[in-house]
Amino acid sequence: MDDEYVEAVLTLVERIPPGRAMAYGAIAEVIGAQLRRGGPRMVGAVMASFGAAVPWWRVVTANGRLPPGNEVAARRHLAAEGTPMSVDGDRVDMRRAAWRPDGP
DNA sequence: ACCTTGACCTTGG
DNA sequence: CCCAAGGCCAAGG
Repeated sequence: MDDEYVEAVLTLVERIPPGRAMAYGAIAEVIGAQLRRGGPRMVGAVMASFGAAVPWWRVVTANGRLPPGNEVAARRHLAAEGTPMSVDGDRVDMRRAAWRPDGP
């Protein structure tokens, strides 16, 4: 993917408010609507290489599972922000934490 | 052009 | 909870 796509993804991730989260697929829908390309996997690819520069822990899978490799740090950040978690604390409760660029 | 590989998603066993 | 299948998009060999 080119810089424009990477930029679009990172910009959107930066807009996610503390205590909220977005799934790879949800991000892909927003970006795809404006750039006409990409998909969940592309968003994952961007986060894998450039995610360190943004609040990456607010990006999770559709079912609320934390990004592979950094679950530990992610749980710490999420807890600090008071993000709605599942009972076991291993997943984000997307029913309550899901955020969209338009609605709060 | 063909095949493989991913921080994916949904459905179904 | 784990696994497989199909669908998905792009990069790299």
